Amino acid sequence: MKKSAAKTPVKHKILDAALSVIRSKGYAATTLDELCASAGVTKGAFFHHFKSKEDLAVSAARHWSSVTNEFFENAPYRRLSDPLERVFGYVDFRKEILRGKLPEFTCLVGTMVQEVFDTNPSIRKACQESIFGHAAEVAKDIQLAKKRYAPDSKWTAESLALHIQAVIQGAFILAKAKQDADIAAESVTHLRQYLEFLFEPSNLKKRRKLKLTAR
Amino acid sequence: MKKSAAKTPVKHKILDAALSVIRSKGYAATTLDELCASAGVTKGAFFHHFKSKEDLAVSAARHWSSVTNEFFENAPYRRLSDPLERVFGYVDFRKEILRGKLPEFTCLVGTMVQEVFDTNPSIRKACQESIFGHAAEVAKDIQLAKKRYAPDSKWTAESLALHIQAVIQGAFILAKAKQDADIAAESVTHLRQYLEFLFEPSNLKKRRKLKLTAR
DNA sequence: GACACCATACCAACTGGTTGGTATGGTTAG
DNA sequence: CTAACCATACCAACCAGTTGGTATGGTGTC
Repeated sequence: MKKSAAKTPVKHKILDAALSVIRSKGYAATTLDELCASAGVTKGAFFHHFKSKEDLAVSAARHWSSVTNEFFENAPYRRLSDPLERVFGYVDFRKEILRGKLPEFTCLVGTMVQEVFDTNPSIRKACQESIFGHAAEVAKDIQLAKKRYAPDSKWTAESLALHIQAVIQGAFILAKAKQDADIAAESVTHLRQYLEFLFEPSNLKKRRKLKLTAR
Repeated sequence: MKKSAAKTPVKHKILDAALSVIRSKGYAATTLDELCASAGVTKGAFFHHFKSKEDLAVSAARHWSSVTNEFFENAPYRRLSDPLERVFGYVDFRKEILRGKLPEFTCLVGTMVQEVFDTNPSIRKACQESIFGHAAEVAKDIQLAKKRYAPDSKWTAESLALHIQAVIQGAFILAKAKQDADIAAESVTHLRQYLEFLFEPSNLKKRRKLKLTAR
């Protein structure tokens, strides 16, 4: 019948399985046998698409980037017209998605980079590009918001965007340690408070509740 | 001449080696052979003192707690008499110690918990106790500072102390990804700014430069 | 004080299972 | 036919943990 519809390509299945397995067990503890089993694929298929475990990790990090990019691009807050509202929308959205089991909402590259930063340069670099690439996207809105609402502030949009990522990554660690997503949400709440201070130091009550103004 | 001086006990050497090796390679990727070599100890000696690799990890987490507790208890900022100054002193101190190579200043338990949170309950718990125990110490000063300077604020000392830990842990991740300690320092600077807002929203310029008032 | 006795500390070689990776052969689409 | 794709069987290196044994020092007994 149809040519390329219906069945997920094997490579894609392996990458999706990698996101899930590595996020729960870590990179080093993930065995290729288990990964292949989880993807419903044989080892021969795996090594047809990836030349090594390291190659898989690099590909998984890039796959993670494209999955998350698409996820955030299509998130509802993206429709807001005001850049500052998009910034707050982003933070609120990050808080909202802290639901379900931990490996489902924590960050692949944040997990992996802790294991490999000192031992595997190529994976480390892929993780760096993923984290900093995402931060750069957030920084765009922050930059616009800053220009409009806090043009004289000393902090840079890049630095604030990275701080936001740091809080989120750190919140994941607390959540993993306590096995509790709520502790992560609390940290994001503090982060939001900080943003409110930065953008509206004198009049922060007003901006507390932002609404989605669709379109 | 003296009886028990001079030589470090083997168990202690293994634990110290564990702090260093695990922080650079992660828990799963650390082999006992390598660990023993790094400690200058044989495998037999290792298994005399620890019943398994897991047992080592739990002991290492506790060892980490006592090492860091002592480290922060003796830090200069602890001598400040005002609790709020100790809080800022703590944050500034955390920024100051971001020096040297990454495995030398990053957190053992923050690294380990990412690998084991979903697969090894006993190590996870030991990491939790280490992180949350440290946060509880910081929370004491925050609580005192809050009572004195911001008694009507809605946030709790515990929640703020945990947020501080989240920022620091997240900053480590960014630093590892970029292989650059400065990026972590920038995040801690944002954190400090947040604390200034929380404790002195209207008059933040004044408190910018705190000095050590010895004794 | 000398000897038997024993516990703790440590060592080097070994083992059985696991792991990342390979060799080879079959199947399907163009 | 050819080349991409995938399955099965297999391997050498590696790893956590074991084994059997030695070194050292403390304690009780006579």
